[in-house]
Amino acid sequence: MIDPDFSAMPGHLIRRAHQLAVAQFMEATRKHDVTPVQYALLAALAQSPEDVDQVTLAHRAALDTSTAASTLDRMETKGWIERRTDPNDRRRRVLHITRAGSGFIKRVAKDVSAAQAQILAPLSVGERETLCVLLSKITATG
Amino acid sequence: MIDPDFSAMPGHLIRRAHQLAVAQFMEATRKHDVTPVQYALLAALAQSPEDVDQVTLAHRAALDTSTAASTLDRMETKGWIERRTDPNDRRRRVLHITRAGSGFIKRVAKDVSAAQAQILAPLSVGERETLCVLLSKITATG
DNA sequence: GGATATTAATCAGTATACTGACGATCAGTA
DNA sequence: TACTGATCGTCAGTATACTGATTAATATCC
Repeated sequence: MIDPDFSAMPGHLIRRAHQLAVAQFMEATRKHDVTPVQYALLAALAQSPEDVDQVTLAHRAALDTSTAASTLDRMETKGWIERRTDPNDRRRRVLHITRAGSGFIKRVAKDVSAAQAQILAPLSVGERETLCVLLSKITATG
Repeated sequence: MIDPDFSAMPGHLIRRAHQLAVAQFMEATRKHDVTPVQYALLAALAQSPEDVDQVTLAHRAALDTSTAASTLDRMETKGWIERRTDPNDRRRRVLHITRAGSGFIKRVAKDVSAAQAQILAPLSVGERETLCVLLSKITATG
């Protein structure tokens, strides 16, 4: 096979890594009907002590507000979160995690961890740390 | 900000790296109206000496056939490729790069290279090599 | 040569992921 | 208080990216 030197193109390698990471997440959480982005938003919300609006939560999960809004729609349908208009600022929609959402995140946490470990499985322990450090460096600006 | 330990979740880091890589590609090739996947397919096709069908090309560019088909639709509309039914196997649609497609790929190559370099810009030369090696390792199985 | 299996492509459905435009709301000011 | 600017959310549009079902054509086995 003639390879157009994809191995030297970090953009292509990152895209493939992303595909694989998503596939492994979906496989590990197959019985839970959740996606990586839904989990990221739910985890970010669970860790937010005060009232959070969509813009803030989207930023914490590294998403634009449009994508966050449509994903939060689905999460609201599943009963994991509630959205209430802030009476002090009627532009804001304050997000709350429900009891069902809290229970769900506890149930999937182990499978999510397993998926993360599986992504790094081909690497040595030192390499795993190195990869995370390098990825943190290139994403630090964005 | 309370961070749900995203820094230790390779899946999340990879997703962010992918977002950033796509954004930098789009910025670097802004005047050309092309996406990373379209470029990957066009580059893979340009390097294919013989007749290639969609399944083979999709595999080389690390895509499923559905995604490849819809992307190739757009590329055909732009005049970069042509699709002809293989008379020897009428299931196959043989792909050809057009003169316009060849010219286009020459014009964007420099900007694509610049985008790839920009992704790795925060890293030292050694780290760049290391990152590509580690990403290659974790994507080797998929 | 006929049933079976395989393969190439498409289609429907779902979920990101972005830009740019828009309406509603709020904050600050002249 | 009318004006200005900023902010929150939504919507339309475009482009991945996948699964699973389906159709058409080919290959294989008995």
